[in-house]
Amino acid sequence: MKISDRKTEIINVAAKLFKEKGYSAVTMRDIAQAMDIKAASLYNHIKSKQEILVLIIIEIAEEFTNTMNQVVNSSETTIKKIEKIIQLHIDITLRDANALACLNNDWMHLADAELTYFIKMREDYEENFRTIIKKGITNFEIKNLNLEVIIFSTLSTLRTLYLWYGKKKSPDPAVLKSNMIQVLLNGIVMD
Amino acid sequence: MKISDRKTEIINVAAKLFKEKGYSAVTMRDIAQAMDIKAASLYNHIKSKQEILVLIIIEIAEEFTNTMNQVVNSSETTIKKIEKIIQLHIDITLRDANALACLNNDWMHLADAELTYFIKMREDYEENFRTIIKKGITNFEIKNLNLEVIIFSTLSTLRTLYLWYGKKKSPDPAVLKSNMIQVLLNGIVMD
DNA sequence: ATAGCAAACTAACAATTGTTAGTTTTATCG
DNA sequence: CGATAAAACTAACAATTGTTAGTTTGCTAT
Repeated sequence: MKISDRKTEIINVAAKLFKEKGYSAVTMRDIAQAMDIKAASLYNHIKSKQEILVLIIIEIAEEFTNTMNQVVNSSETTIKKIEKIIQLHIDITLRDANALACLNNDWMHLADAELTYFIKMREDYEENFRTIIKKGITNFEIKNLNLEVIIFSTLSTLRTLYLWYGKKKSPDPAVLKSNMIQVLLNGIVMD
Repeated sequence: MKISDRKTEIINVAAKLFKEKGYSAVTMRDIAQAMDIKAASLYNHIKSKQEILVLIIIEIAEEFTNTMNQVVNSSETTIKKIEKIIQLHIDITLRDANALACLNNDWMHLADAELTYFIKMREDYEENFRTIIKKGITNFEIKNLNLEVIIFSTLSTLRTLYLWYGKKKSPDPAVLKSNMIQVLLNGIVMD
């Protein structure tokens, strides 16, 4: 079941291009050119353009799903759970920003079973997050604000980290983490 | 210089489709079909597919730019300025979520002068926001955290409002506004 | 009624798309 | 060396793309 080096290379090159222009705007010839080969040669390694998309997105989606399941079933405080989730998003962003961009922007170009599977994972992820926050509100750990606003304000920030992190002025990962936690949990206004 | 009703209709239909699948994945035949006409008929009203994209994006981008310029040059407190910016994003999201989605996801498919123009507006927007926050930190209105983390955490949330607002569980606009302000400014953790 | 015009239509184009078939090159290993 | 397999190539395909040309329809005002 091991994926060959060349196949991995295709996936990485494709993810980079997909990040820049989106799945639909990138042609097989674009991917091939970026690897200095011809488009037809790609098919020695992959089954279809669609397969590339699946391989980029599904693995990462499963990683999010698995870690979230761990977190939601752990016995830590709500705050610690949220910190774990922040850590998760930062880790994946640092490791593979391109794939993450692809997951965020191109998931709707998945087809059939994989599309259904992805949507299910995403819904479960959000529902798990909702459960964590709800519990936190009951516990008086989290303010009793509108649940959806809390969920999506936080998730939006985490999900789009890839859009800006890595630019010149970005802090190093440790600073990023502690600052993200402070901003998302305690806000930006001086007490 | 008035835009005909039919042209406006094309722009709105196109924006909706672009939101769902992205600019590149939507064909002129898709847009035409959604209007119950043939693709060639679209060209009685618009010059090209590219023109549709420009008309969707640039107007809104200019609105963001103009309002931000007003805010940054006003003499209000930093907190009030941020509240104005939150209001701006909510207003535009409520009025035209489809166009906003398009601006966020498809701006890179603009070409030539419009692409340059858009990027300039976006950079200026972020720089203005940076100025506001910097001043707030100097004033001790805003915590002295990493500037980029503050800027992009806040902007990410505001920019992707369109992704979730409008679903079943969404609060009404007034609740949305006050909750967004609380979450973004003061965080979610109980004091 | 009819002239004028906006807006729809049909038909077609040249370019580009993902993909396949068949062939040649390159590398590996006995 | 010679055999085998991996991975590149050339050439082509059928479908789809944005767009144009030329024509017909349907409304409005004289």
